[in-house]
Amino acid sequence: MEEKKNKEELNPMANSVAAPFSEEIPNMTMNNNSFIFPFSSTTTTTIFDMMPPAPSKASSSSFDGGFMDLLAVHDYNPFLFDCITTTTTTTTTQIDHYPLPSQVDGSEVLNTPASPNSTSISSSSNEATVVDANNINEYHSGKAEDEDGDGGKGHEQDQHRKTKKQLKPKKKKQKKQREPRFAFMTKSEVDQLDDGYRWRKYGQKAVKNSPYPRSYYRCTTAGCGVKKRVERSSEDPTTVVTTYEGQHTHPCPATSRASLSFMQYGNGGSLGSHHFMLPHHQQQQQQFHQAFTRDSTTPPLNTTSDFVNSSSFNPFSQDQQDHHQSFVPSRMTVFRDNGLLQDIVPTQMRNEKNEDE
DNA sequence: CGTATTTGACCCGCGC
DNA sequence: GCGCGGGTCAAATACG
Repeated sequence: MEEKKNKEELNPMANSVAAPFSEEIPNMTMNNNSFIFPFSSTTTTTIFDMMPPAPSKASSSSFDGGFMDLLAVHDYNPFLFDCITTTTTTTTTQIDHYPLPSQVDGSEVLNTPASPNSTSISSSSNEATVVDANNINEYHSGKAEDEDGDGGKGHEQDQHRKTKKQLKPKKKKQKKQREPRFAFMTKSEVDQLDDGYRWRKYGQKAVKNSPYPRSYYRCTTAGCGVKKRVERSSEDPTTVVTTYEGQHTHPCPATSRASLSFMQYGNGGSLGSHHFMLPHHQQQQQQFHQAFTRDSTTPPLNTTSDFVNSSSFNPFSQDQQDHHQSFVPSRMTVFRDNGLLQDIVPTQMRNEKNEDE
């Protein structure tokens, strides 16, 4: 019980900040098949293997069910790119109809230990796996994942449940069509990154080969089926892997002003893939976008704007702290009341920009 | 008292 | 078919 609070509300300030991601990453460089995003002098995000890697079953087993199972790039939802932020590192990737993590075999990507504070991701058209550069502990977990003793509520509940389930068997789901998934890694001491939406936790499972549990959240907005999973890297406890699934069917509850400002700044309404546009970086941004979407003509998903609406960018997001920790934008922009985009680019870029002016 | 979280059981897909 | 493991359910519990 007491752990309860400790668990995820450690340090509200520990969080990072999302750097505007989509195609507007300034100074992004492309190097073979990886991208490097110099968010700041201390932050480098690298994304590897934009092309589907050759399937490699053997290697995937090493990470069998490891924390970053998924990542397959498809029609990614740019919204996440927009939000990823961290003080040190963030990696993003989109996942699509993924296989169960332990069964990923279509592709996988190994993280290349480029530098201590860089992370890599890889993906493939169908499936992908993101793996941390670090080794993975042999963490043995038995079948009953949730063995963190509680033992409190035992049998009575059982009976209830059994009865209930017997009476009301679940509908036979036909192959569950998975929503597109999108994951990213964040260096953060808190598990729950505040992305502006409100989430309700509906489950937690122990993760194979990891001492850290995986938490399951669902968007609390009625009718919105977006889910997200949050887990901490077993090797690098400072890294949190967040996986989003689905698209929000509603605007972000946390913001409205911020989103408006984006809209004004951007292309006037459909944020689509044009938020945070920095004219002199357009080209690079475009490259980036293309790399991730594999089809730059794909219309942006609703979520994009939703996410932009969200508070990952929202400097006003403190009002959300009653539920989850907020990002603490340290080197990223801030939207002012007047709706102007103040500073979306990394400090580095800002300086550069200032010099221009 | 309403809402969010916890947590063991259940469901289901997959590999063997 | 069985076991494993990921994902989900939902009653109990905690919290504001």
